[in-house]
Amino acid sequence: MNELLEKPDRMRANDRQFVTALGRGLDVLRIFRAEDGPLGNQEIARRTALPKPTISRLTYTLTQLGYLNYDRKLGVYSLGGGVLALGYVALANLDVRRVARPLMQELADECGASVGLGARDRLNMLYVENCEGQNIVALRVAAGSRIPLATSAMGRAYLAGLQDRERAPLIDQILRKYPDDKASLIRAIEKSIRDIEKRGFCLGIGDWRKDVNGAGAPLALPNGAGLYALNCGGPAYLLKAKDIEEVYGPRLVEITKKVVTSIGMKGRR
Amino acid sequence: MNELLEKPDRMRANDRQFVTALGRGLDVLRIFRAEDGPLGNQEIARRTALPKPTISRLTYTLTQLGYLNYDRKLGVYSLGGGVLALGYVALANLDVRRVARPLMQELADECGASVGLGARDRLNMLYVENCEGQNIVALRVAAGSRIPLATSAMGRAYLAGLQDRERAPLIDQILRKYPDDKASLIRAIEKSIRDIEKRGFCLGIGDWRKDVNGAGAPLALPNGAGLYALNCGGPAYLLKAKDIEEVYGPRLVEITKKVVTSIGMKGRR
DNA sequence: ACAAGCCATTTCGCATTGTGGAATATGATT
DNA sequence: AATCATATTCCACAATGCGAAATGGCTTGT
Repeated sequence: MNELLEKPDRMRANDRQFVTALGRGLDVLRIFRAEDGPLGNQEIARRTALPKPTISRLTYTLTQLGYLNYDRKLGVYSLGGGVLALGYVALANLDVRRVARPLMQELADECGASVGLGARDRLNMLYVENCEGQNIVALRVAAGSRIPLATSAMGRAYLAGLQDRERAPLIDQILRKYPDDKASLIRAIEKSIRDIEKRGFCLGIGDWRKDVNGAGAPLALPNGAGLYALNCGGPAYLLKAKDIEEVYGPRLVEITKKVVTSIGMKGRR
Repeated sequence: MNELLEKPDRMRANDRQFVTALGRGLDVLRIFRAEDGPLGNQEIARRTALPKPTISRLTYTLTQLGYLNYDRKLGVYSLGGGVLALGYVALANLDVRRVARPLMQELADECGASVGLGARDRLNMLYVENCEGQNIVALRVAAGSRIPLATSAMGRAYLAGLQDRERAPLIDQILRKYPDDKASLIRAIEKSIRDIEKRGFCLGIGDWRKDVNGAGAPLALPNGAGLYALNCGGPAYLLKAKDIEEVYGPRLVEITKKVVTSIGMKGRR
């Protein structure tokens, strides 16, 4: 339960560029999870592993700015309107969704698979859209849910879509988090990078879960609007590796191309 | 265009409790609007009115933490996965929506009005849910859009739902923002407070827009889960003041009661 | 109702840390 | 290749956030 946040402050000690107070304040917002209700100062201090007075000041600031609601009676905080407002803006900026949605649904219907669009959040991919075909029984992933960056086709496609300079530190973090699987992780990631160079998509055959097969493709939006990734997956008995290589993968790539040109058009003035 | 952020730093100079760096960092996230694409460091500096080196450090920090995406080629930033993740959590915590939705829709259908649920963001009410009846032609407000706190029934209902101690500073801000309408604003707010003490709802007769009538009711969730507000409104020729007082207003109050008990139930362990 | 205990907040000196002007590095454009 | 515009680094400065301990406010138990 006591999930400490991922980066100890001392790792940043020599980074004169990093604004600690900002990072800590955002950590306070992050420790609010979907499943739990309002949190007290104490619980926040415990979860962030920060001293109580520091938490007091951060929660005070966040409350002033409307990112936290404070209930004086109970002494508990909940996420405030400011966070909602930011979230709505972030969603509105996701033009991708509107454009990609119909294409994704089409593929999902045709293949009876599940087609998702994700953005990265730390070492996870965050689903921002998901279309399901008819045949899908298992595999319920709703917008807002997460899958791991390193061991899913979508995540590795995202990694492959990055420039070396952005990818390297992420891989460092991954290896630090899963030191035991170092060799196999590196191998899988490098294979995905090669696959995507060659064919535009990578495979996930039982990587995320043993009984789930899928493909992933990076989706780099024009005009610096960010990097996303598509996936297409389903139960292993429905999606054979061969089908993925010959059908689903290439179809994913087609979708990325259509989306990119479609959004590129709109960017023109 | 050059919309400076609302609180000059010097107003906080004597507030030893306020964490400036955190506030500034969040201001950087806030200046991203739904309509504009990725922004460069320069544009961010201009909009926040902060010196460039400060912006560099803040954007660096936010990028490190995944709240901003950086496109090295174009030198522009866009809101990143971290903001999305926060937004999804904030939305998931909005159990209110799920509970209130059917009740709101029912009222909207019966009355041919528009029934909204909002949370406060600074000096605005932010729609988090909106149900429209059949007859509604005008009045398109989608989730994520805003209406002013001081001059809308929903906003004044929210104000009336606050404790004095939280309300006072908000009213200060409002009056500072609209110094010319000071007297009428105070009068309207005080009337709303009295109305809500007496009947549980307040009126908005052509306040927000001249041709729109409506009612508002505060919705204080149990267990410190925050304060929200409902409204019910429509074109003035459809919703007469008398109907609002006798039908729509009381119906809004019923909804708030049902929602509160329904959520209160679930809170029990 | 009263007292006791428990949290949360505040106080304070200290030193970490963010600040901003000027200079430099970067990189895009002609 | 040179120039321009932009972003980053440098540095001294001091503002400001830090944490141990004390105060204050609140609920809980009798």
